Amino acid sequence: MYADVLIQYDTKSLDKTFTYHVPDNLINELSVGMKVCVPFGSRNINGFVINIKDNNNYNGNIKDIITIINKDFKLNKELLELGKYIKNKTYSTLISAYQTMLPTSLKVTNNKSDYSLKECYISLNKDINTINKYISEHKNAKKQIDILNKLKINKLNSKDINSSIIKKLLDEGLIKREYIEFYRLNHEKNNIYHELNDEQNIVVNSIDLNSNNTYLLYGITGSGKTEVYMHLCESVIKDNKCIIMLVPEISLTTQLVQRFYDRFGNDVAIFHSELSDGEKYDEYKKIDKGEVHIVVGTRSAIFTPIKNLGLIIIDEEHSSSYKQENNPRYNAIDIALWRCKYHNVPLVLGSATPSLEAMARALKGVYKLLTLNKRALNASLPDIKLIDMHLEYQKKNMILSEELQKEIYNTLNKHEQVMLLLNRRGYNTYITCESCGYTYKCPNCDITLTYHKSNNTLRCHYCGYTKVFSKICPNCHEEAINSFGLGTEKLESYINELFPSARVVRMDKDTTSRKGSHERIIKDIEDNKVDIIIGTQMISKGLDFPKVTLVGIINADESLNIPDFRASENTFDLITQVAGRAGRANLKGKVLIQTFNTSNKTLNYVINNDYFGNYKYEMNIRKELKYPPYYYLVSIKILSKDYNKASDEANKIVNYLRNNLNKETIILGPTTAFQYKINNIYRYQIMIKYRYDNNLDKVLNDINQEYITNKYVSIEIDNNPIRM
DNA sequence: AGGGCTTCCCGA
DNA sequence: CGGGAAGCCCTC
Repeated sequence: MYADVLIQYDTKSLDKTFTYHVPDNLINELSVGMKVCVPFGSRNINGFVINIKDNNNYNGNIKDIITIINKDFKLNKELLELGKYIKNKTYSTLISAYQTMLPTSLKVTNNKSDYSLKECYISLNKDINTINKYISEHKNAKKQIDILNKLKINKLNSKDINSSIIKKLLDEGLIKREYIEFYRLNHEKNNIYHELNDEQNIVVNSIDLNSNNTYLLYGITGSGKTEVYMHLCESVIKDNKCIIMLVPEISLTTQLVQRFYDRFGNDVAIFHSELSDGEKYDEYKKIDKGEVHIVVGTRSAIFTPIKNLGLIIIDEEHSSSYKQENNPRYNAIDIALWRCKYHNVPLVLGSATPSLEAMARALKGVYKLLTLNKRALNASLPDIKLIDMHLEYQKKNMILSEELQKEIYNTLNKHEQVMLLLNRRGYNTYITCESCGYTYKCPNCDITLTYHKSNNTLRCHYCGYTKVFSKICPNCHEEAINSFGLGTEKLESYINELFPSARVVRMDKDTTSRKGSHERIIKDIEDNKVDIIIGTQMISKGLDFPKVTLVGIINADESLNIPDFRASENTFDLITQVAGRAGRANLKGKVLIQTFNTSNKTLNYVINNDYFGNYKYEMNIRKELKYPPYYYLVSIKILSKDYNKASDEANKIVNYLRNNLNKETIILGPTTAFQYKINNIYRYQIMIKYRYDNNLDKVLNDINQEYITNKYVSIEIDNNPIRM
């Protein structure tokens, strides 16, 4: 018997299988999908068994498989298939597709197979008469007797018991030790249940759980989408089927996850990057063994091997976090569509601000559109207003407008909460010399460095390059380096000055990077220990604080001016979502948006809560400029340490594309990429826009193939990129 | 990826 | 001629 093995090296030139002989001692154990150790060249490495066959067609020296690494887990048939789909869709290697599908504990390179945690229990080792005899003969040993009596009923966790007593009883041979596996994460069920309103009921009843339909649930902020999801889960579970539900970032959706625990308790597994390897191992095991019906998690949870799938839900469908930004560059929504088709089950995409792509498909009837127009608690949507910062600058209000200051003051007086959005991090965003105009830039990445007050350094947000800050300009040697721009840290200290008695909390990557810190902040807000919440876009999603009645957007232009064709769409989403944090319960909410651009169309659609107005406006632009959803995009990046080689190859590729793709297909570039130099590697970019192109797949595969052997230049293909 | 084999270049 | 660096190719 022979096995085709896909080895661990993620290199385009090794993106194929190697045939090994299966030794007699493994014949009965080995099956497709298992992780094995094999000799390769002069060393031993790991790989996955992709195929088992009786005959071998390789006429060279065939080696034996050495051993199976983990007998308890294998890639099942569905995941093996799915890997091939990812490879084809993203032009990645097959091994990298499998690797991203698996948690660290199961990755091909990992030789450790058991992450399970065990606790020591003690139980009786002698018959009841012997025990009773001992008890009657040792009446003074009260503690021993107490333990023995308890052990008659149940085994006990040894960590709760004095170790000298355990030792004594063990020495007497009366008890024995036993190690029992336990899961790191467990959750109480609180049986909290809400009835649905009419609108929610209609939505739930419109979803055909026996179909392969894709539904787009467009529900305004606060309309109770989560409750709809939970009711759907209940119906699916009644059928003894299972659910995968994706959320954009688990730390942004702590409250949602909590609601699932409250309702479903240990029937839920969670899966996201903040879990430790051991926790992930446990959760994966629960899923793989069929011990849970629901998986709630981030992007990578779409790959969990849930049995008997009945439904996939993707919340905040428009979120860019569903697209992986490194190889393989897959989109979790594509994976969900694939898996739903595989199992013949429905997919529900939910959002308060559906992506143009999803809404366009819904309006064309490819997806089925479902709508929630009312806020669930009958709360009204907040009043939204634009504030012209030109006028404020003349009054020297550089950060907060007069009106926003006044409103913050009023809100604090009413003992309600304020949320301020500033989509930047760091103390000052950029630092410049007031004498000569010099700005610090990263020597590797050519981007402006950000000042971090906490350790007085300048840092590159791309490669992590760090440099100690100095006020003396390295260019003109004047002591004139000064801050520009505004970050969350600076806003925080400004607010502290202005409202000294207010309790302020900052929520951004820096204050929430530690495990559990996010949950603590949320708890403090819920417990009314906070008056003002300052945050980046991480405060925009999913949070539900009834006492937040004022939301301020400090600088809306920041987000509008990001050089990306989706900047307006993203701004609409972001501001609508943050605005949706205000007045979710019985208190009326108010939203103030500070901008230098009061006539901006997108902002005006935001203040009128006009999703479809913005949709039509934005769609016209996309049509005009041939962007998605009218055209598909592919980006090809050409990378080289040698600037000229990158440029030459980029031009060659463009010529090849022009000669081999449809005439209607548009090829843009080559240009230097937006970040043209990262870690001393130059990056060129080519953009392909197409509607239908039968040749595209073959052409891209050919180009991919061509650069396998080129050691000066490598390429990266991104199918449907979301950031350029 | 990484080891081994070939080739190429230069010097005491 | 020889040794070290650089290039090339193979791994079941």
